[in-house]
Amino acid sequence: MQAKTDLFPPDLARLAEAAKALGHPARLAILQTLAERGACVCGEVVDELPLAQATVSQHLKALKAAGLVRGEVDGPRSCYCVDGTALRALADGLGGFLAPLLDALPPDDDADCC
Amino acid sequence: MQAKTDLFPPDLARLAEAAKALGHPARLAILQTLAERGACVCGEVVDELPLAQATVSQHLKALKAAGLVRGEVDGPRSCYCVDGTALRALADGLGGFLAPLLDALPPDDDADCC
DNA sequence: ATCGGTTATCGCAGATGTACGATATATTCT
DNA sequence: AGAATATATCGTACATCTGCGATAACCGAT
Repeated sequence: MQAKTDLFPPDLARLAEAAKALGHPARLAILQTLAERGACVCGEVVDELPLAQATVSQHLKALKAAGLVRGEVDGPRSCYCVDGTALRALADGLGGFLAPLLDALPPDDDADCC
Repeated sequence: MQAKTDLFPPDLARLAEAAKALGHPARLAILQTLAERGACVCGEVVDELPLAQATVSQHLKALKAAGLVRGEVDGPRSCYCVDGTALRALADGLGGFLAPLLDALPPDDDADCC
């Protein structure tokens, strides 16, 4: 199927894209690891995860494609780090999406809907 | 492939699951529609989206499986509404995940990482 | 130039997601 | 009962994701 993502408002499409990047525990773990280590570590990420090197590389590629992570070639090894700006933008985007929804909801009850 | 989601901390797995539910523009649009209409509308969601009825029903099912939406059968039509508690929990979960990452980052610069 | 270590990419396989038409189901109305 | 409407599910087709081994590409050191 062709991705019908262009039939939706571009902001929704973008947000969905970013959410999809968070949609796998390995990628969440990668982000945590990169952030914990202060800056960018390379293949140590592989050691942190219960996945093969090839698989981790793919997840890193996905995060890079989503813009959440930047990678630089540093000699024989590669160097990844969280893109703070992008991560902040993502947090803002999610907040900007979710907050109005929560506001629009009945303030107190969560019991019945109909 | 078996989903290796059980090789990761359960909180990461749960958050990834929720993020995946937001990982499609149609589902974001559905959430918006349901929230806008105050409470629960049924097949009006189908009219709002550029998708076939069967496809919308599937997305609704996915949102229901993720716990973000509740559905009740109301006579000949079905009635969906956003689960405010679950949505708040999701917002908190995302915030709780992203905030520490942002804190751990170098506060100002977003230039280089290595 | 070659070796050794690190990372990216390829190719494959199985699973899951996306979308739709067709069909089943359920409920109201006549 | 039967028709009409609304929704869910089934079956299908294709796309994408996930994971891994194997291999290529790259770079520093010997």
